[in-house]
Amino acid sequence: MEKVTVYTIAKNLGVAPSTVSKILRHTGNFSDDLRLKVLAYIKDIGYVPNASARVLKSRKSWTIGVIYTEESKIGLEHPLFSNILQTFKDSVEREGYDISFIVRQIGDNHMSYLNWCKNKKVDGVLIVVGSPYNPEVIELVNSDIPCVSTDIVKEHLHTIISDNRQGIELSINHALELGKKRIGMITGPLTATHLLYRFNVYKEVLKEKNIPFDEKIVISSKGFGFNSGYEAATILLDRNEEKPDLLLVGSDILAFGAIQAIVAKGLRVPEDIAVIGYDDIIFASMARPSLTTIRQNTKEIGKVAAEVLLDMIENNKPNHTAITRIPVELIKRQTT
Amino acid sequence: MEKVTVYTIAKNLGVAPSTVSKILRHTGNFSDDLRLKVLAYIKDIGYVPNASARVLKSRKSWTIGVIYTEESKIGLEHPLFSNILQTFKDSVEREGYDISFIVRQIGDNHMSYLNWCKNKKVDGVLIVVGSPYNPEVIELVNSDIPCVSTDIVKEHLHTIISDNRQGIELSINHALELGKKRIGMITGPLTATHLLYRFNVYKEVLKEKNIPFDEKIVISSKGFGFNSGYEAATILLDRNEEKPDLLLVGSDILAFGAIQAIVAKGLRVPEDIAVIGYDDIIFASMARPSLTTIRQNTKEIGKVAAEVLLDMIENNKPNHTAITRIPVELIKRQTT
DNA sequence: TTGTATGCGTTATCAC
DNA sequence: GTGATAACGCATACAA
Repeated sequence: MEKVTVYTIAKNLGVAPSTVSKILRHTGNFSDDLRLKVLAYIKDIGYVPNASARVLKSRKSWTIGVIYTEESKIGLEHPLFSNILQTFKDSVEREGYDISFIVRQIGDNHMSYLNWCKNKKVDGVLIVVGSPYNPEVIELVNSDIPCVSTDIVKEHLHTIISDNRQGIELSINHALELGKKRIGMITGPLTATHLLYRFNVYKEVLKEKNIPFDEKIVISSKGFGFNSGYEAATILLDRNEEKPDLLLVGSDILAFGAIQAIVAKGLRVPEDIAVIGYDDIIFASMARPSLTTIRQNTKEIGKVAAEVLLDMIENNKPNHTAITRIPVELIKRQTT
Repeated sequence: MEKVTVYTIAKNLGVAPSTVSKILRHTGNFSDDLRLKVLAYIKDIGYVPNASARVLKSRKSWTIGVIYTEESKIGLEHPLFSNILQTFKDSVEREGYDISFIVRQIGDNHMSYLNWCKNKKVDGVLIVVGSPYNPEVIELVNSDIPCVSTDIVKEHLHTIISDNRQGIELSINHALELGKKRIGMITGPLTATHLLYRFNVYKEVLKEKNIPFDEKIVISSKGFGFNSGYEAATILLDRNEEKPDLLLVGSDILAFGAIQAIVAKGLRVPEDIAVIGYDDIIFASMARPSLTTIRQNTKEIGKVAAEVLLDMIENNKPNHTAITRIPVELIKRQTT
């Protein structure tokens, strides 16, 4: 099987290579005769264009880089992020773009995010999981490569993220409707910007509702896992005579840990302490008691992120500070 | 900022472009003086090589294609597959390879898996989720592009997969130790080769142990989700006077559905019916009752798959029929 | 509407 | 040890 290029085709058909190229790229006008003849021959001979040559010449790679895992290594293992990436991938695919994971190891020497992107000539970048303080992320965002994020909020970055204010408001309103008076909170680590944001909103909404803020029923977990939730809830319960009657928890996973801790103290969910999670991962509906939670619309986040990024790429828009908030939804289940 | 290429470097340093290239690729011998001088200058001027040009010339892309989602669209959303991919990615990264999702849409026209791979000149392919009957998968596996799979078993394909015989044996032995006599099974859809395999092993092991096979306590679920498990268990329970006292279930997710169905019938888990799942997804330990299950070693699967594929790539080994089985582990929890 | 010439940035090959 | 040169496959400006 000979390697077949535009040249082969051109020669065998008695036309010029450029003609073949133009027909393939739908650029320029050609007689239907010629076009069909070339297309038919290409299919017949099994010609496949060479992406490298094309990228080299045209400076466009039709590839989007994805930052998906940092030091934390949660990346692919967190269902929330996987879901967002899946929708994003489907959306950009439809426009002809591929997805490639950004890596900082080429052979045995380290390569920065930005250099990797330059090396691969990616057209844009999606930051699904990243640290806003990582110098390499900063460098990338400040470059002229279009970036969007579905995670971190930063200067010069367009972020597509859940409407976390709405999430907290929905939670607190639901709690009040249930007649709950002592609404506590277990946040995740406050180093995560969106968790800090939610905590601040929590305090603001309490103030608006004239509910006193009591720091004794608020705690920040050490990590993001089940055990962190268990641990945080245990500490919180131990230090309170007058326990909270409802807990807002930073994620569903943490919430499951907290529920176990509550049960371990001999208290009932939701009778003694109700629990509202965040995310609506698939297990929220499967667990018993099933978890009342704030559903993040991962499909919409992925889809909008794709739209924003492709718009930047195709219309040459530079990186800019922006936040697009995607509405969330309160899903009432058995824990409230 | 001028674009800087090997040519620029060569000119400014008074050497030949080929020399620069060779120093960068650690190929050929050079005086330490020259090498250090070139390396220093490259760092100084901020040179980033162009991957396309390199691929074009050298015919090696340092990229591995991943088939991760087919019609089913489960792909990224299934934690088992995500975990395998994560480890695989980490392993190949360390050797300098990137991961790129294989896509069949380039611009507005469809492209087969094989053509995509040729187009991108990928060095190898990992099939994380695929159908063994898909003509495009078959075409790819029969090509000279190295492939491994962590999912499907096929001619001409090296598959790295859990030791499912061991998994079934461990489950049944555990059941017998618990004094269970009527061991039923809820398999997933038997169109999945590994699920069919497990079902066959189940029958074999029963025979070895002289336990009669009763098709009334065996059922195949319609799908892979929680509801499929619920539905299958309900049907199974409804049609039996003498109910099973233990159920082997094809996956943890299905098992959770089955447990709900059992409870809905007013039966207790594990007292009336014990349940053993498969996979050990993270929720297995979080649920109440926590799920006894067969843990698949996703890290090992991903790691071995990387080793096998890189060996094929780097030593020019063609596709071949093979199965590497990774040991599983019985995790005893509250459902038994 | 079609063809010609050139270059994208790198590396393989051969020569010195 | 180091350099000159061609070629990888395609797309573009320009010419016809």
